[in-house]
Amino acid sequence: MTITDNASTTTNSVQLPVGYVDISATLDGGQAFRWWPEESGGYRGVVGRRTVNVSEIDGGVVVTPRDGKGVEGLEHTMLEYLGHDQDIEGFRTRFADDPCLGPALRGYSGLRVLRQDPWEALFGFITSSTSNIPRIKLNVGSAAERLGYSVGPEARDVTFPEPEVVAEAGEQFLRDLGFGFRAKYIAPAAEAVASGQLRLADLREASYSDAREALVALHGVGEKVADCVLAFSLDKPESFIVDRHILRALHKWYDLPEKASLSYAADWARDFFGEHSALANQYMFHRERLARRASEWGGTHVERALPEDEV
DNA sequence: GTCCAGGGTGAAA
DNA sequence: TTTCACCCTGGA
Repeated sequence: MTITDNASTTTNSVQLPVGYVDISATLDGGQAFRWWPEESGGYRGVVGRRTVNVSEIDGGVVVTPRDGKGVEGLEHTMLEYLGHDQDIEGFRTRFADDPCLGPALRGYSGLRVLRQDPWEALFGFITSSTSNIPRIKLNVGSAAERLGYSVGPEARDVTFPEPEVVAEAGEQFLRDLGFGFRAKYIAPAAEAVASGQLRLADLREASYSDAREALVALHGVGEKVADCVLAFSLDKPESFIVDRHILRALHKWYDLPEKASLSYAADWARDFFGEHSALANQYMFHRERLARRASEWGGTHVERALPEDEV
């Protein structure tokens, strides 16, 4: 059932009414695991049941179907996915003079917090435990290719497999795909969602703490993974994800005790950044990553790339 | 070839 | 609160 008769030579794409979005950092920066760069530019992935290319053009974002279908509904779907309704302007204004976020905002505006499918996010971040992004993408991608169903011409153009399908496939199936010990967490999580014992959709309406509690109740979901799912899929902008890199940043920029526990740091950050926690978290993480990459190249990350500094 | 880190979690001390 | 096993892949 492939689509081959797309004879139309007219432009079949939609420009989103958003400003500049850093597609690479947003789609392929550790929030989502099923976006792949295309030779022709931009990133290719599946949102819901649509295979699309997302590209930066003229300071904006253009979405082009890769499944041979039209653009109907894509604008709404993609605006929602890219977190269009986040308070990015309020965030910018509030933290313009922040020692860490101010320079970050001027240096690379355009990061967004995605609003993903909750089940895919849960699966992805359980998979992320003591792993790395290339491997997470490998694991999540292979599970999707084996269990999802095709919505485009390429092997990766698949929907994310429903929890019922993952539950049916089972732990051993995931182990055979290279998930390692994470398989014993994912299979029961799939069961919980499939059986209705855990209603992910309802958690979008629930309070931050109630939703978090429900997620942490799952075996294999700790505070870190829960906060990832809350921030990237469950409409909880007050969620703040703490790993060791973020902990170091909080120490460096906000004088948190160097050995503060992850839990203490997360509480502190949520209190400090409030409704902008998830955005602040993303910018801080990105800044730390750039600094790390720079040092790995033997160079120094330019901490303040500001016009006035260069005068 | 070996060594090690990678956006953690759960269980035991 | 701290320590450690848990799987495995890619890079040094």
